[in-house]
Amino acid sequence: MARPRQPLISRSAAVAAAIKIIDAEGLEALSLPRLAQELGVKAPSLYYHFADKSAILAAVSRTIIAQTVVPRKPGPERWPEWFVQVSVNSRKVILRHRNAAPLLLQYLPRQLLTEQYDDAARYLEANGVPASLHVQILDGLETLTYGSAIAEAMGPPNIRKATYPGVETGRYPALARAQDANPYTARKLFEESIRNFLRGVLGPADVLDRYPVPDRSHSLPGVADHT
Amino acid sequence: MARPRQPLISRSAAVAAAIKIIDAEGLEALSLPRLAQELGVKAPSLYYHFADKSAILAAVSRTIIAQTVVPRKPGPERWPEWFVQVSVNSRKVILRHRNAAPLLLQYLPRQLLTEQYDDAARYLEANGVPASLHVQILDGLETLTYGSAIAEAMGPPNIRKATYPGVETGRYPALARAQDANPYTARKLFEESIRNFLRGVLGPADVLDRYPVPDRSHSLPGVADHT
DNA sequence: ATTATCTATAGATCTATAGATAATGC
DNA sequence: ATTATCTATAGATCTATAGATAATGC
Repeated sequence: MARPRQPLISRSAAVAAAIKIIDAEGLEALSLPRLAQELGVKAPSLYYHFADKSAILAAVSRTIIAQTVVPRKPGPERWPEWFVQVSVNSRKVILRHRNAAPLLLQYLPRQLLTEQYDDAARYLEANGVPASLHVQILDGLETLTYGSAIAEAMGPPNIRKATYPGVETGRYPALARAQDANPYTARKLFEESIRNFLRGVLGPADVLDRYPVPDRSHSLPGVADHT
Repeated sequence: MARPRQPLISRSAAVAAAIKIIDAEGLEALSLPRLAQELGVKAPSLYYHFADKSAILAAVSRTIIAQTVVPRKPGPERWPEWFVQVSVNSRKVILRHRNAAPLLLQYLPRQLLTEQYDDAARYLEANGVPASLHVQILDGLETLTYGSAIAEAMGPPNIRKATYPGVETGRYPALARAQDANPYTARKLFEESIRNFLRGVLGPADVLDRYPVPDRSHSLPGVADHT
């Protein structure tokens, strides 16, 4: 077989196959021979469609990030929830392809993000958030989102799982108590972290100076308990 | 030369040399031949001191993490600052060896962390923080710390740097305004994120429902402006 | 006898290029 | 003539093992 009637390879099919391999077998399994095998072709044929391997990896990153669902912006009352949702959706996409996490860090399409950030900054402006807080908010959300996803994607250091090996009640009693009292799943825990962070940026600045506060009984979000 | 008068290799010297190579030339540069070269020996000699390459990498991770300075705990008034300091110090250590970041994720000594978490949970208990918040706090701080360090260590996606390529005032005006109005350096920005997060967990739960708040004029931490 | 190095090398990759080849479309 | 594959292979790694060798310590 030399030239086939129908092209055997397309960029999009190659990227999809690459993602499939990464998801199922990990980043290290993605070699050109392996990818070619998945497509039913020989490795050198890939060079007809991509300049080199890193072009494939970059396309994989872009394709994954593009899967993020950006919800439409709600009315003025509930704008913080838009940021919560965007963060939750970003995390979901990363975890769906957790083996690709290191790739995203290296090949993240900066321009895509820049546009999103400009849009977000405008949204903050429209809702009366002082410009001096914008970078704090955008950077903090990015950090929490990627940090959470990557930490979870890449494994070990993880206190989330209620039952995780090593926390025998005997040796680490305080941590065991903390895990017993934790009301959240990993997903919900992340969502709460985002809200907590936003509360911290937007709320009163002196909370840390006057803790413990008598009137706070770990209320759930939305259940107002302010004095 | 067969057996030398003095051993040429020690585990600690090998680990130190590995870290030096990673810092200067990146993770990929660390091969056994390269490490041996740095030590003035031949590659196979390393197998006398380490079972395999991953044993070296694990030792590198442990050595880096062990550099974290854990400050002694302050009096009851300023306990949140202890968490801020531990986070800041952790981030500093990771950024000092930024090329090793992916390694830390993979080889992080889980047991070391577990002990630290138990200690931290006890400290939270002692300061009247409800157990139901402990995992939220510990997990959130870990995520912010590793997320911030890794995002910064691994490059591109970074809105911190006040001047970064791509934000021409023309194309992204809102983002440019946000960067102009940002009062913080990257380090300080991280520190504030930690404080903001703690404020959010510990403060009133209804902040997000009643924003914008008239009496908040972006006060700096410590400058109380609560009603 | 044990310790700590060395030489030599097996064996397994992997990326990328050169050049052949056959199908297609002008 | 162009397109889209193939075969063959250069060239560069890298990890790990086998077995030789000489210094040291009992």
